[in-house]
Amino acid sequence: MSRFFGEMRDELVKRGIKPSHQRLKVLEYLLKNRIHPTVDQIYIDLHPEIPTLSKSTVYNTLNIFVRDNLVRVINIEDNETRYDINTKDHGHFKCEACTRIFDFQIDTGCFATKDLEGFLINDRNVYFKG
Amino acid sequence: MSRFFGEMRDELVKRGIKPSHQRLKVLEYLLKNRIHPTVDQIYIDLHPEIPTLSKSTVYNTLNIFVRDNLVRVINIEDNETRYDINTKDHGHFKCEACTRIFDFQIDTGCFATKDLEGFLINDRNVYFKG
DNA sequence: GTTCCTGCAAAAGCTTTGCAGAAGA
DNA sequence: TCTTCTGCAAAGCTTTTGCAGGAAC
Repeated sequence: MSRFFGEMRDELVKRGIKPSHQRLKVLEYLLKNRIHPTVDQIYIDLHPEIPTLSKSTVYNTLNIFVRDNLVRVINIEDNETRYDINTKDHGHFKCEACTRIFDFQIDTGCFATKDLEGFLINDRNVYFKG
Repeated sequence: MSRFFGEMRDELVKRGIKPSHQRLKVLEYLLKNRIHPTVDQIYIDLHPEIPTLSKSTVYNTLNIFVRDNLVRVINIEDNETRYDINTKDHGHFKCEACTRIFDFQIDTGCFATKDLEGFLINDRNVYFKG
């Protein structure tokens, strides 16, 4: 077992998530493929390697990761939920020509948020299309 | 027919949309209820007034409005597509306590978009939760 | 041995599609 | 009359749920 897998295992254990083989594989996939994949993409790509894998498990795993703040959900288009393991504040840009999604740096603190005084903001999302 | 309906009718005709009764009612609903409704909410609220209305028609109508830039889609949560008739640049804040969605002013030009040089940005979306 | 996880199948929700009849120009 | 729209029903997708078997500790 590589050092990489050891670190991922620790990361899961730290959050109280049992480091099963499937979960480690999904986590590895997210870390190595920064493409904001859908459940389907993950399933299709991991299936050859883990033939018994089922989509329920992918859904299950991602929901656990989201609940424990390991990954974020991106809802740019309806009917496609994407997942992103970069939990730092950043924006997403969807290129409508190539359909890929790029990350870009933003400073979400620069908003004039006077309208929101008195609210606690837990989650900031920014995306552009073009 | 009130002046209000006349203006809405003109607005649709201007965009090449036939001003049917159902479409005018959906448009009126969106203009008078700035609550970023889902298809279901619109259907439930209009159904008493138009008993024969079907959800397909609501979907149909909204898809036409979106295509012709009369309304925007808001995807804050998965599994709920919301519609907003305010096409000016603004942000959305979802209060997770009361589930309502508020508008707030933003200047989306203030982003450091150096990462996106060379791209034409057609659509800017910002939402916060908390 | 006990607990938790996986994977299949079925169910649930939301959205789209096909088509016949109706309405409008 | 001819075109376009509506509304019902059915289909299509994505996601969730229930449950039996299995793996891990």
